[in-house]
Amino acid sequence: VTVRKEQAAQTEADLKKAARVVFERQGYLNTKITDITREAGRAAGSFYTHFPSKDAILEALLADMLVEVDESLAFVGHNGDFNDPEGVRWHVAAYWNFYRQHKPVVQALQQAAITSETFAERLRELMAPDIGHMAAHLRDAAEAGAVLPGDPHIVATMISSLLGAWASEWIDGKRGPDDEGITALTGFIYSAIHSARIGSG
Amino acid sequence: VTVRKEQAAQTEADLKKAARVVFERQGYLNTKITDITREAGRAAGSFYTHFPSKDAILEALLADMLVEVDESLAFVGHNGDFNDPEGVRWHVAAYWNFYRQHKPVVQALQQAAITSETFAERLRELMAPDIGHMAAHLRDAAEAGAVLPGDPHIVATMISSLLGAWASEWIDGKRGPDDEGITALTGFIYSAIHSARIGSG
DNA sequence: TGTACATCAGTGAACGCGCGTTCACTGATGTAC
DNA sequence: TGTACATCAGTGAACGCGCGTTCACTGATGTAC
Repeated sequence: VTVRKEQAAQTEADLKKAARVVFERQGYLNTKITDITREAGRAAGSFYTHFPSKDAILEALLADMLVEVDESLAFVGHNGDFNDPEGVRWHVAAYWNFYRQHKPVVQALQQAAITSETFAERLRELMAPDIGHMAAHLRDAAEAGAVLPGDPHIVATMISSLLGAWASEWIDGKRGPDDEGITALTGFIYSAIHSARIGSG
Repeated sequence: VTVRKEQAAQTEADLKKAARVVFERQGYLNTKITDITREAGRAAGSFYTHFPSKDAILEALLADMLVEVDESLAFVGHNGDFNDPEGVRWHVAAYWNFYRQHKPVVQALQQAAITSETFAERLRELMAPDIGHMAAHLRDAAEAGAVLPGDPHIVATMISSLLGAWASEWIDGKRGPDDEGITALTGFIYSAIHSARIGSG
């Protein structure tokens, strides 16, 4: 009870891999199911043995991504001091690397969110924990003397908006090495959340 | 030589108006040409008397918008001092109001930019002057003593990204009165472009 | 181990839906004399 | 001003393309005995 299932699993993996390639190349909305099967070197009908629709394969890629993220235990023992530029940089870099690593899926999700309320909701769910996480760091920083330009949760939401917009702007616009993009963004954000010098670091 | 042309112009105006309504309600990508004609109370074929395609009507709306913007002479005698929070606020508010006023067209353009490189380019062209404008103010502010977190043009680009992302986040997410959104954003940006106190205003 | 049958992943041509686009037709407006 | 013909915006049914989806078929793998 195994060769057959292994082969099927392989085909499914090939289709997912092809989907990532094609989504990255043409974008999710511009991708036809036959583009995926062609890229995978399979017949069109083969797709439906594994996924009922284009949305479904995106859901599968999303699930894979979330498993990977969980497994990487990304936040273990990180520097959460937002009064330290290094603490800010760590978080910027973490998001940046996440975006780079999962670009086809993240972009596909962003595109799907435009035409589908279901995926819009998924996207919000995906972002919410990170916003909460940063808001907590911001509150800590404020208690340690930083003067925020507004409510921590709102500031965290603005930072999240900026991260998303700027990472895609920099990476897709091929503006230069990641390092520079991260440094620029870190400087901007660190400065933004230190409105006045009272007693930071 | 006139009643006929007047009526045709009226129909064209009705179709444009209907397009704005429908784009706002369903989004550009989810809109069918018959959705526009139905909203305008016209037959499907009527659309093609005035526009060769859905893209063409968006181009027309875009052209109308640019004319309006030019006519409003938006930047006459404005406060361009970015060392003054009021100067920053003026620019944030200007973008915010622009977005509010032209929301259906701006959003349609953003959506069209996803599936069409032509519109992606249009969108960049639309934003470029504002970025240049802000970069100039930033340079002035830096000369007057502000310490920017990076190169003025890059900082201006980040501000532009943030404006776009945050205005749609706030307005579409119905988070509260515009005033609060503008204030939060102004505080964030003002703080971001004043990394250290050396000799500002 | 060998044979006969069952199951199933995969194939790709064919089907059919949705929607953009066309076009013969209408009736009103414009033009010529 | 009146009549006969031309033009044109608008109509909506019909057409046809593109693409998602199905399905009869194949050949390989699995199962029963």
